[in-house]
Amino acid sequence: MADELTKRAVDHAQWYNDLVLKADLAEHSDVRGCMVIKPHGYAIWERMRDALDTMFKATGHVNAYFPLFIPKSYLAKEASHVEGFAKECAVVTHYRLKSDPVHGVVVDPEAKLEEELIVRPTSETIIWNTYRGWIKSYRDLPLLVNQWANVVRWEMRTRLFLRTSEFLWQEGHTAHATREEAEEETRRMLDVYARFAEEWLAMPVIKGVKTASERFAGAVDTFCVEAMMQDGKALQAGTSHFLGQNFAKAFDVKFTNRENRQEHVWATSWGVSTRLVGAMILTHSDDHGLVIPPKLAPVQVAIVPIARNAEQMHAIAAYARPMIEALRGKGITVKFDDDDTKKPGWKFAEYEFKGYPVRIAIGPRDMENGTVEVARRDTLEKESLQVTDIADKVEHLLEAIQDNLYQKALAMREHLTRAVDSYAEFKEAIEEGGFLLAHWDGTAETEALIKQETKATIRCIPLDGARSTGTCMVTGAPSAQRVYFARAY
RNA sequence: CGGGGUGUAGCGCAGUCCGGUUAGCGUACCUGCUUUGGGAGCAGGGGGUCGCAGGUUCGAAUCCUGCCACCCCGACCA
Repeated sequence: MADELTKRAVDHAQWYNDLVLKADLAEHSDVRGCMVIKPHGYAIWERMRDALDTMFKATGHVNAYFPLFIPKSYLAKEASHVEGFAKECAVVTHYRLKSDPVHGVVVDPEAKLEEELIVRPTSETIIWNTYRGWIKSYRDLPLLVNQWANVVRWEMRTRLFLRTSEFLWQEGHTAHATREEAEEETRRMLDVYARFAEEWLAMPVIKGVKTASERFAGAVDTFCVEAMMQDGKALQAGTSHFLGQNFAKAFDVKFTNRENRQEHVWATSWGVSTRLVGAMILTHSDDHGLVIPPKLAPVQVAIVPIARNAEQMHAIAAYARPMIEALRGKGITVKFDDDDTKKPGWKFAEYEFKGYPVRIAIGPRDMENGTVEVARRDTLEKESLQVTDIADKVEHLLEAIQDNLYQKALAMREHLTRAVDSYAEFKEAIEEGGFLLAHWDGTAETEALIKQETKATIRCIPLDGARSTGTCMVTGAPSAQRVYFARAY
């Protein structure tokens, strides 16, 4: 049984890896644990980035940029923070090379840095060190800043998009005058992430709070959005941290309040990364390849002409032109693929693999009948439609696909979510994957025992939904509510 | 760092046990002709430090020694 599971897990990893490569999203770099994001994959990330950026600005945030390098002493200032990241930091120790008769080029030992620099694994420390100079009065608050950046975490085992040594993300870092205001901000940004996941990624998420053992290093509370992938494993899709006054105290960031008293400021931080591209892949893909929700598709409609010669290609281009203009007039992105070095059948397969939401084929037969053939990626259905009002129909079709993908993902998650009451039942059910709702006594010991015995972790303590009390499935101690367990990426 | 495995054309592999013509297959790439409504067919062509360094031998992808890299399992992964 265990062997089978391992094998299946490996096969699924292989399937995912092949999909990312074949859909032309990314590839492994020669640099250890790093990823090259290819144009198609990057275009999807850009769509995510633009949508998120708009949502951040609508909630009053502005963008800024902070250094890549963090002096080691900064990282050390918040005790639990450095402890959490110490094991996965890339460290810069020298600033110069020199030529060497034997080895070609070597690090110049004369050029050793007095203090090592850490390549940021996250930017709390360098940002709070900077905030000390920015915040003096209650009038400087709240400070609502976001940064789009790359970070480096030296992971032992990497997977394209899901866990790589370097990744792209955004990190919001806010400062507030009161605890209440900071807590409110933490929850506000969690809601932004949940809304983004559902409206753009077409991926339902569970909003919740992490247990102490899964909490961000340096946070008072870590909130998260958790999603369920098709293979039954959970994926943390975004986090929003209430940092209390931990970083303000570590970096001595104080402000003078209205009563002329000095106080430490209250902080939050929140982030999502290119991991969301992985979430999209694992949520919607099928046996025919990638499926991209229309709102995230770099190109929403691919048009494939079927022509025997250049003359026919020109005729089809002329036939398609009014339709293309009408589609673009509605803000729909269109690619007319007149590449004559690829055959129509090859293009059909290619666009399907790459996840284009809608494909339109036009051949001589269509020109005679005044039609086009419209195919949707989510259901693979094809139909012949009159060319005259095609733009309206495609517009509605894209909305229908976006909605259908969400409904399918929601149904999949519901199917993979169930409540269990006994630990024996839990151990059996966890082998099938999915979310298990179970009672837990709230102790780290029980949590660790379950993790060790089943590889399942508490994904979150949910914020929404009905609560009912019960008793812990392991120890029988009282429990205030069920929590979400799963094996996770 | 421990256990297992793999390095041969851009990619995927055979050949290695048992040394022996000019190192091969699939795919991709290039050329020509025929094709084009779901990944075309035929013919021809280009592309190799066989991971690296030593050694044994008349002769090494193949045997021996050392090294390097990568993959899988474990440890690690807010």
